[in-house]
Amino acid sequence: MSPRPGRGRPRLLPGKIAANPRDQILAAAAELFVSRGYAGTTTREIAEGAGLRQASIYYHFGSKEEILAVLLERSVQDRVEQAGKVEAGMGSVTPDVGLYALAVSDMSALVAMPYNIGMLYRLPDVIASPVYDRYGHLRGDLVDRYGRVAQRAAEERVSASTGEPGLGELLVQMVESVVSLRRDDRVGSSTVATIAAACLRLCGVAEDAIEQAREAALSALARA
Amino acid sequence: MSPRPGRGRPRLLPGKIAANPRDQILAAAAELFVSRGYAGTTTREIAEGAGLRQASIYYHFGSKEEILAVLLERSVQDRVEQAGKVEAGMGSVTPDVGLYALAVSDMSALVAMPYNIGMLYRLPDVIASPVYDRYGHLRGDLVDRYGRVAQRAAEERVSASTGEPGLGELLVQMVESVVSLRRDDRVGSSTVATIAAACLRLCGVAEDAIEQAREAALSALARA
DNA sequence: GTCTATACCAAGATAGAC
DNA sequence: GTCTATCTTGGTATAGAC
Repeated sequence: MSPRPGRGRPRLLPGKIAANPRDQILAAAAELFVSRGYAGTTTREIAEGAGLRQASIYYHFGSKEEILAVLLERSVQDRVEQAGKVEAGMGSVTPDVGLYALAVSDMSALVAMPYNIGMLYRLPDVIASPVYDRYGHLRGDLVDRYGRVAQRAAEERVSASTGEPGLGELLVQMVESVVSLRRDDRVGSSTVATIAAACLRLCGVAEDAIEQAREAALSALARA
Repeated sequence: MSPRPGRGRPRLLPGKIAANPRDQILAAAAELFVSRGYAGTTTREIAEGAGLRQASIYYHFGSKEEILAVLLERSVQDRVEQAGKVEAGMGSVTPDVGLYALAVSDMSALVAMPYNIGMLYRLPDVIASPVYDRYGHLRGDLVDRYGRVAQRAAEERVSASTGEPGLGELLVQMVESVVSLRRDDRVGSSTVATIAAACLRLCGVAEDAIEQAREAALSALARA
């Protein structure tokens, strides 16, 4: 684990020695897990994607599960961090604007992740995996955060008529749908805007207010 | 394939000889595919769930993939059929009511499916499988149908500001989120109502109109 | 640090007895 | 119709050379 130049037997295919091999493995694994599932992906395929041999993976990771654990951890942390920053930078702002900003920044995090690994949270074999236990509660925190912001933004009649699942769940589902949509074509800022607006509509926010929230949130995010 | 009573060697575990073995296998497979993924499920586990031996599965199905194909086909067809019935029975009804009814009946189909197999459409290893090709377009038809109904129900400003993904995609995502929520706790009629109302809100329908659509749709569905 | 070679095991599927 | 037994393949992971 001491990557000094010139060390070790040369790779068979010296194609992509650019980035460090650990990240190459993670990137290849992410792409494959998302497109074929965790159990459906073999370490040989990961190795091929990373440009080295199957056994060489085990110099960088102890097991296939460990690769998954690192990917999971990275992706939740990105989202939680983003959400924290937004909440901190939105102290004096209306709830509408706060929710819009939260949704946009969360989706940005999701969309910015290489190979759509936000999708990992929808894979049953990932969720069933013991490594998921260590990171699943972080997603729960995110749901709570959405719930709190939405509670303040929502029209009274909406929050009254929304039982279980709570608004938080519903909104996270809505936001996470970007990962499914990303399958088809690239997700642009207009898609993000559409979904963010949909989040406010879910809370019963009026069209005019949505438009205002959009403007305010985007400029606030630009400053942050 | 000629199931006559008294034929064949007796099972080791005569626990569940009630239903026919083919359905037992399908049920066990559905449960496992959904909870552990397709690739993550072994034929031995399916056999155990169905109360027979691994090799015996191959008397009823040609391969593991064939089991998946049957499950996929069943689940889409259920949804499409339901949607067709609703559209037929809603000729003289407002778009709001039509959309509410479509969402409710579609979710009912999803929720009624044993072991939540509507979830299969979210599994990457299923989507990547060659058998998916034969049934994926049916889900596309469903998206189109939602799109058409929503177009008529939606407030003008909403349809104008909704680009890609279209309203159809968005609504199907919303509706299909019941399968994810079903993981946590049981999905009751109030959950379905909450999500159906959310669909109308997504289209910019006002609260009063949503309430009216709910009443009208439920009584119309009760008649059908 | 990456390779080749291989141990070891579990998977899907088949053959033939009962 | 279901069983036991087994074939074949392909998986993860390790050992040791380079």
